[in-house]
Amino acid sequence: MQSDGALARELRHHYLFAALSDAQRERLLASAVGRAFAEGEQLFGHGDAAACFFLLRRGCVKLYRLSPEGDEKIMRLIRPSQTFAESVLFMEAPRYPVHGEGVEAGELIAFDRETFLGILRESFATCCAVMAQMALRIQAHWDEIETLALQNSRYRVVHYLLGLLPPGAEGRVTVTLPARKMVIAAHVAVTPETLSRTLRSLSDERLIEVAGDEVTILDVDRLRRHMH
Amino acid sequence: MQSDGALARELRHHYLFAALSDAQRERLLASAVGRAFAEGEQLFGHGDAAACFFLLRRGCVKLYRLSPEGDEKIMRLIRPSQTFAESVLFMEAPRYPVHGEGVEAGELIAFDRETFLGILRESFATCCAVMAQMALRIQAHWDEIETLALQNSRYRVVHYLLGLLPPGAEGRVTVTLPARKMVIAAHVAVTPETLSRTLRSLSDERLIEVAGDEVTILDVDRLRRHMH
DNA sequence: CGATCGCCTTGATGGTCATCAAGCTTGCCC
DNA sequence: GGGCAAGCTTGATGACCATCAAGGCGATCG
Repeated sequence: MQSDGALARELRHHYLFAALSDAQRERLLASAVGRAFAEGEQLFGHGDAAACFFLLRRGCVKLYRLSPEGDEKIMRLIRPSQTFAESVLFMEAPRYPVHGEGVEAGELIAFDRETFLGILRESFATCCAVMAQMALRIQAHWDEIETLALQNSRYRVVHYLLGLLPPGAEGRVTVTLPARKMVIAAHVAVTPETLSRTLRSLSDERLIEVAGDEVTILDVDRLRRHMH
Repeated sequence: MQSDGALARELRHHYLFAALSDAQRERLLASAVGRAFAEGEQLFGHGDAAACFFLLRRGCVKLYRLSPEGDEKIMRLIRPSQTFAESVLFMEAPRYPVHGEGVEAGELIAFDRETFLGILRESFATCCAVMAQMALRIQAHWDEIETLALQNSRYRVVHYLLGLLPPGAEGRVTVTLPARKMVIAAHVAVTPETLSRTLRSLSDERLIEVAGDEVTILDVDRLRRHMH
């Protein structure tokens, strides 16, 4: 990848790469590939051999799985400056465990797995960053498994809305849905119809107001309590 | 913890500790605590401050969460020689993300978090083992999330049964359920009634035979294909 | 041996949410 | 502007599974 000053600076402030020396960052960038992608463009398929992990710079990517019937469940929606597919770093036979596809055109960096593993060997601090990252991911998974197993669709939608809030938000707050409603629905594991109905019933109860992809939470605390 | 030759040998063959030097293993064991527990005994609660991670030597432990209504979802069933709660190693403010409770009386080792982190710093190979372990766990989570989101209860039960098989099993195989059926039900996120009915209907279709906690899969391939 | 207690099974009922099928709104292009 | 397509909404219906309730079965204990 061409040396790009802006990118190098970006990496220096990314928690995953912050602990690297300039030489290591150089080495990593030399083995990395930049790539633009379009909306709807497939980045990799579930089961494809994996030689890279990624950093999203612009746009939006969905990681998802398909049921045999073709139903889609979005596992993660990636936003700029997030990394994804790190776990292929540590697989014996690295294969992507999900499909990856652009939801909104953008640009990403593909880092070479082997190169990064070599760097990890030299940087315990970066090892720690990776492990901390994976630990966070595991936490998030448990939350999601709990939500899917124990809660109904209304709860999942409310939970999702609350998850969009900036930390510490209170009172009346407006959030923007990060993607089309169909995409959100596939993320919270309901049909678009059910999502629509749930938002309507929350509106009817004067808990939220919906205008396109802008959702206003009228009272954060009240919504938190209203989960059941 | 008292030096215990058998335990030291056990650790040497455990993938997570295999790469340690004798001195490191000594150090780790010196900071570890053995603990026996009874069926139904609480080991730690969701949200408790966490200073240890664990290796199960005998018995069975469930990691679970509770909904506000008291419904239980078992996230993992731990069996001897498995480690658990490793992810607390890397949290800033370490707290157990689930409840832990004995399902079958047994014995475990609690390793000191700080000591192990110190050892990780010295052993890149062990870092790799930990990261590989976490990557596997993440994989398993994806599978579970997919199953919960996209599949019905029948599929989940079949999937669970197939997961009990030794790798490469074919034709007619008998497996033993690793816990009471109520526990299995909480694991696959159905009620005991539904589990019972599902097993019955699988029996009626001559896909399996059930006798107490022994389940005979009459034809592994046929069961795989019959998921829908 | 009969009584009791858990666990599991079986049956009847209802709620939740997916599905199917129209309409509606919005943006886009000729 | 008219026409179309895509996404969203709304309504009617039904499948799936939880719930409630009762009965069976095995283990333990006096």
